[in-house]
Amino acid sequence: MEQALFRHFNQFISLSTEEFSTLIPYFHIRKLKKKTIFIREGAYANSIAFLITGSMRAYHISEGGIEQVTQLALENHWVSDLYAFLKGTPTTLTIETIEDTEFLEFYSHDMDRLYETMPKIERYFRILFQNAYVHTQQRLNAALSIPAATRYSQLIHTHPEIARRIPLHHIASYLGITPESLSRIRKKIMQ
Amino acid sequence: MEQALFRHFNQFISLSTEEFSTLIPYFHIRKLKKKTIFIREGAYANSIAFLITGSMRAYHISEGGIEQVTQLALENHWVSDLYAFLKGTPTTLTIETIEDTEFLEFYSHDMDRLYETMPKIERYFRILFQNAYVHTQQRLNAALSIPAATRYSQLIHTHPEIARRIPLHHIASYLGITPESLSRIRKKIMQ
DNA sequence: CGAAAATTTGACATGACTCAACTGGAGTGG
DNA sequence: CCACTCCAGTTGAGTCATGTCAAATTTTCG
Repeated sequence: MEQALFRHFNQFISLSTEEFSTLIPYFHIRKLKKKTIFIREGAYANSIAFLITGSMRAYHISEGGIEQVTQLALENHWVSDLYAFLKGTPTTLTIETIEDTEFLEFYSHDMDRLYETMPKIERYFRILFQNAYVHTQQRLNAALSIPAATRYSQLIHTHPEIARRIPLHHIASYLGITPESLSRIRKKIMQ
Repeated sequence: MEQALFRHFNQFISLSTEEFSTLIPYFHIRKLKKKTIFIREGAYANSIAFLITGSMRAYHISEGGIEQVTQLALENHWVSDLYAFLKGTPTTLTIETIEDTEFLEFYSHDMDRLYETMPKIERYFRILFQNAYVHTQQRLNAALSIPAATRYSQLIHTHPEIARRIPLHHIASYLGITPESLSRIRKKIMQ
């Protein structure tokens, strides 16, 4: 169960199995049925989720009242409002399962305590934040300079699992286009 | 001269004048003529710039060979490849003055030394990074869901100085549209 | 002043949106 | 297990936003 998390951490920082076992009590396993809200916009009690199985999406409601998907997460990835989590402000995102999902939850109020027990972990979160920043920056550049059809092709190429498991209207929202447009893009791609 | 920097820091962390004076030697004043490259893509020796007067832009070259502006900075703001700066990787951005510019340069290799002399400053950079992340996230959301005309209106409303001093083709690039489109948007706005 | 750069304009092509309708499949209650 | 409903996805028609290319105009600057 925690194997996945252990492997994940060791991609960024080197943890011994002893260190990892002191970490484990901070992560709380949870399960949610599909289409269930994990965190609702405006919530203060922040946590982040590391997915073991299943998938989630994070979204916010734009001025027009439209759901705008900002994150799509599958297993072995975090889903969170990272900014609210680190800053302690109320969440601006709603996070919801797409499939039945099993995940490890980590609460922000445990973070400071954990920093003292294991300083390494602070470095991990800094790296996590940096990567999120770069990823967002790349998505921004793509959104501003690459047509939606190309962005879709790139997405399904780099994340084939997303194409297989995430409903198209969520992918469309993530790409910033309408479901109709995505449908036409897919039609064109299949010649 | 350094007054501006002092005020800026105190927006995020509280510094005494004594603390600030130990900080000053780390900041190196420089001047560059307009349209001069400050940092070129691929450079390793990273630094970040706090503008005293003038303006700069950061951009990278997209696949199509087109300059894509990712940052526009006026006085009292930083301009940098923050990710490369903190991670120590080569820069992916080129940074260039738009106007004659006077700025304070801070080198990445001074950062660790400064962290020891003044732990507070680490907190400052973390906040800077968080704000950059949120700002990029907001730009992404806007790029995906708001038409260019509205984004332009919002930009000149929140940053009238940019509209006054930055050439339109750079603003167009920053908004992810062509200069021709921005010209037509401006025409329409003026009824 | 004259050259180069920035901005605008025109004509046309394309990408993406909206609204409406249709199709097919998954989920639900009896 | 079936009939029904609901939702996801597709399709069509028309419109709007933005891009491309070419050229004219204005501004900047040596």
